[in-house]
Amino acid sequence: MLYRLPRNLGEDDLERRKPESSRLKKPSNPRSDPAFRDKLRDTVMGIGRRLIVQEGLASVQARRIASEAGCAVGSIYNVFQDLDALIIALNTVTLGELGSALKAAHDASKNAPTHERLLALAQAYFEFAGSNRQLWRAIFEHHLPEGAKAPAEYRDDQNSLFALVEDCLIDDISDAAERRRAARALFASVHGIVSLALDRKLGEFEPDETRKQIEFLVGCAARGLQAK
Amino acid sequence: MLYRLPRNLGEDDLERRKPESSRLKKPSNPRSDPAFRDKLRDTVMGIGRRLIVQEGLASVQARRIASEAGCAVGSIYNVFQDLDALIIALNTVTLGELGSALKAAHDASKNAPTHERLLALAQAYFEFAGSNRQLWRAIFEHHLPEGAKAPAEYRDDQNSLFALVEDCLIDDISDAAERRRAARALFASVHGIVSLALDRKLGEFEPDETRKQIEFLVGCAARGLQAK
DNA sequence: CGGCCTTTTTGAACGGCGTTCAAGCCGTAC
DNA sequence: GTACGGCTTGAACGCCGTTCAAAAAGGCCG
Repeated sequence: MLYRLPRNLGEDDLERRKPESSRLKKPSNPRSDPAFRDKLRDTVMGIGRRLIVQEGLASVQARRIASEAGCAVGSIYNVFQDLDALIIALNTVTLGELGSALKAAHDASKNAPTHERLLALAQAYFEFAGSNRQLWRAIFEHHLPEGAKAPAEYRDDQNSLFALVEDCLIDDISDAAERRRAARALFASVHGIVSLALDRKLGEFEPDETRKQIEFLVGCAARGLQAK
Repeated sequence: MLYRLPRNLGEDDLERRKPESSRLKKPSNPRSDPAFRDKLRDTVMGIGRRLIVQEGLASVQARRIASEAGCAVGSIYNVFQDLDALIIALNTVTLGELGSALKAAHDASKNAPTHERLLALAQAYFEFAGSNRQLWRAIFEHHLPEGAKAPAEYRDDQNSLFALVEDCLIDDISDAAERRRAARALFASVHGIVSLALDRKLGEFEPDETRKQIEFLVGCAARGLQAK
């Protein structure tokens, strides 16, 4: 049972503690210096990331992190509002890395036909999810408490992923709204295939089978677009 | 919540206490009668289901269920090995209901062309997920502990869902392996679209937009199959 | 140096979780 | 009546996230 009961989450706590906020009041204590804070923040995030990679999201626990970071539990709550905020920060990093991977595939196939470009993106997505399984899973395993909204950065990152697909369809779908919809549908489709494949809920994970499913889907979509 | 290896129970504790098993040893106490056990079992499952529907999977808690069922926490562990087993039992029910919904759509479109049949299935899936959000989410939110495997029934249920899609493709894809792959890919694709739409991680849930995405995907796939 | 002040760090404490298990309870059998 | 099971019970155990009063740490000033 991997999720948690809702916690309170300030809307933008990820944006706290910007350098300029500390300029308003000169810190009389160097430990209130952003550098100090950021150091612990980085340490905590590093440990959190390692925990996700090695054991999964469920192992991101306050006491665990504190003991590995050599500090008290309370200190974690000094740099992150709560564990949700830490997880969101970690997932934002992962989302960024996923974005880079997709962007690389997108750029590399710049002048190829639509079919190839879509396939390159889909394969890059699958590749990333497969070789960063736990990090990737963490993105979708983590659920915000009922009221809370994902930070803007989160949604922007997701939108920029969709935009990569959208860009591949620019020659095939002239209407912008329709293109946007198609891009999201295709992205979600590949996500669905990868998602069900990695959630070993039906038998073991078979990379080759998954790859072929992706090829089938993208092939159908590309042909379907042309035949339109 | 760790899956301790069962004391003496095999993987099918859901199947325990069938009438025939009680014939082997006549119970010396009526409370060991299947009827008694099943009554509590049903009560617990009823409460569990209501908790999922009303508040989500996270509210399926031992103390909560016990208090609503008017029994002690320990009694729950007499009819379910642990909460995971309860959740799996609940999800199995949901999976069955989903299967019925899809089968109805499948049967109703018996003689329609492939495109319509696929669309009917996809729409039925979306319809089910949308009007049973929490129950549907619970299926994918719940993760088995590392070592454990889903019960056979679970996988059989999933396979029978795929089979419905497969059946729609029988005229379009002659090779059985390829048809199987296509069915899974399409199912997963629709699942992906519905999944990302309902996980309000990117903006609010917009049923109409989702419906159009599904129409786009199925349309592409159907045309793509013909153009093959 | 010793106060003074600010901010961080600390970890015991709180409430809640899943799960266990010794002790009691309760029909039945003898 | 007594003995025998299995069922029920709920306190207890060991976790969890989170809080917050108290302690500590570092700069400042007289």
